[in-house]
Amino acid sequence: MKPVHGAAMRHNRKTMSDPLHAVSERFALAFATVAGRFADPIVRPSDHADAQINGALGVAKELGTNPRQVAEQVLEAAGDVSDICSSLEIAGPGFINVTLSNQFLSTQLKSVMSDQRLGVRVAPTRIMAAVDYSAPNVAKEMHVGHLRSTVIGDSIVRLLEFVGHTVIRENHIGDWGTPFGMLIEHLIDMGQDTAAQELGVGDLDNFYREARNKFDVDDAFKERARARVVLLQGGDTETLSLWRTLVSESTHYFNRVYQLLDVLLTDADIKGESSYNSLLGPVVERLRLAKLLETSDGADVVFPAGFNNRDGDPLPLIIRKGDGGYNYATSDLACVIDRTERLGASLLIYVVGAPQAQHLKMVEAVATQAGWLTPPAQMMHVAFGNVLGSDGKMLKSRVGDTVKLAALLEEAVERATVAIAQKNPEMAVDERSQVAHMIGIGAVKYSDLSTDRVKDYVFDWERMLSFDGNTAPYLQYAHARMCSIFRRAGVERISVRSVGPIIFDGREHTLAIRILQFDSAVWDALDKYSPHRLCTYLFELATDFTAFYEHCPVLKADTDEQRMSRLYLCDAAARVLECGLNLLGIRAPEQM
RNA sequence: GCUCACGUAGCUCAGCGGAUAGAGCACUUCCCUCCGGAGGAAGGGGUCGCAGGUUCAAUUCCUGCCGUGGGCACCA
Repeated sequence: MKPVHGAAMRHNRKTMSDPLHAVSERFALAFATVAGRFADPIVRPSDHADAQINGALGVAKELGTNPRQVAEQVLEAAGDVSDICSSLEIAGPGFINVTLSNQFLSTQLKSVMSDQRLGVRVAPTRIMAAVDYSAPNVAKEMHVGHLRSTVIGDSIVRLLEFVGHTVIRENHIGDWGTPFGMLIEHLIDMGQDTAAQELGVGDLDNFYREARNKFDVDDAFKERARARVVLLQGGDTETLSLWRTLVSESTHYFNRVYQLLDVLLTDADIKGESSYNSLLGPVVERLRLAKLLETSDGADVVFPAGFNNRDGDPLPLIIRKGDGGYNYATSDLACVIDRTERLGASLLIYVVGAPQAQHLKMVEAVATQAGWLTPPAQMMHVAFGNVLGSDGKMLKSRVGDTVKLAALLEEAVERATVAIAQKNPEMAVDERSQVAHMIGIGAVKYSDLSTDRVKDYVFDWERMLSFDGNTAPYLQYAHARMCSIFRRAGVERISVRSVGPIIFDGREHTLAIRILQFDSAVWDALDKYSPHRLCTYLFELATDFTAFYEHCPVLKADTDEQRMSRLYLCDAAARVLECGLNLLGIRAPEQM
């Protein structure tokens, strides 16, 4: 799967609010003049200034001259840039250190913050994207693997929608296949009502384990289960009714978890494997007509180029098994057809664990060969790693079982409740429970989102619920403080928005630049489907705010003008922080 | 065996071809009756897995090796 190219996802950089881009634009012509061709000024954040321009070094090499000399020529060619830069210095081997003009930042802030979108650009070409995420299995407990898919997928959905794309959420639940024979027979043994009860309260693992156990030790049961699969696939009315009981009880349970987790998924987003049944036959037929289908060891397969098995022989994607049954490759291909041809989606995102990489590549290869996936339509595997315990191994409960997602989320809320009761005992009990939910769930989601998704991450209650460091509670706390100032001041937040900020202090300056970089941060996260990049930005924003708050008195400012200006910065920072957290699927309480 | 990821401070993690590689926690020293102390300042701590290569410049790109984990024909 190739990275996203083309106009659909890129944006016209001319409207970027990031001040570094203004610098880049302003110096582009000067670099072209000096270099005699287009040359990227290469503007980057810097430890030594607001930004550094690195382009002179490369140009000097090309011209065979001294980089510092090139830098001087560039400065000369750029002419008067005092409207955006208050200082320009050549440093080191030929860097140009840039300090942005306070006046410029002030003007930019006022313009950007008057926008409901806080400067975040809309995609120039709006596309339709199908995001495949969460995907729990019917009659099976949700675990931390589903947590990652659900949380990351949900954030990507929010990001895509925020920039104007149309998103179809696809919850590809596992509601079909051979295990349903044993599950239905177990349901019959238990009695529908009892079984519904057990599934309804979320004891899915127990139900599944019992069914599995009987299947393994009881030959008669095994035989019934096999016969039941045939009935199910044959569309037997009574069997389908029993099957529907399993599905609906499970989905009720999933919905409870989704509600607790505060994600966008609803019943309307469920697109179970069973819903593709009628499309599986046509997949085979179309592959046959396209002359891609071959028979190998009794199975109908396609051999996409470039895939080998452990013996070095071509590796097939099995479309139809030797016993005539279909498997998940068939179903995934049916999904591609459905999403591209029926829904008209041009971006197919799969928020699925990293181990599925090869399978998805093979599906993509076959779908492309068959002509079901033609550019600019593309598949994108948003892969993620495992959740580990503090021992560095896959997260397990004390007993060694997989951790139930529902139990984990409840524990998060409980822990947050304790923390808030300790730190803010005055808060009313009902408000406390609401806030505890936002903090606890936010902490879990943020700990999942804030590191590079492709890596494994270590699950650690204490760290994720800490109010220090790169955590959700720290960001939420920063937001609550921003809001708190307005209550203290007795000023409506909206009322400060008509004034313009006056940037003077260094901390105000730094904070203003950070706020203006929200657009860059959102697009950066979206370009790489990496919410953690947005997390890093929000953490820096909160850090910059804290420094500002510490050193720049707001309510006790020297003048009314300065007080209003600083309130303006508080409001702007709060708006960006709340919006950013929202794009991660995390709530930002006004008090905590 | 082939293949795909990952390897950065004691721990957990950022890091966009650019200057002296950052953050939080932990540790050491110090400060402050301050708009929410759920503070602030300073400090110690690194052969960026190893070795080559490309480049004016490599933690970043390329190749090889080492280590860890995953995948490699009818489970999904």
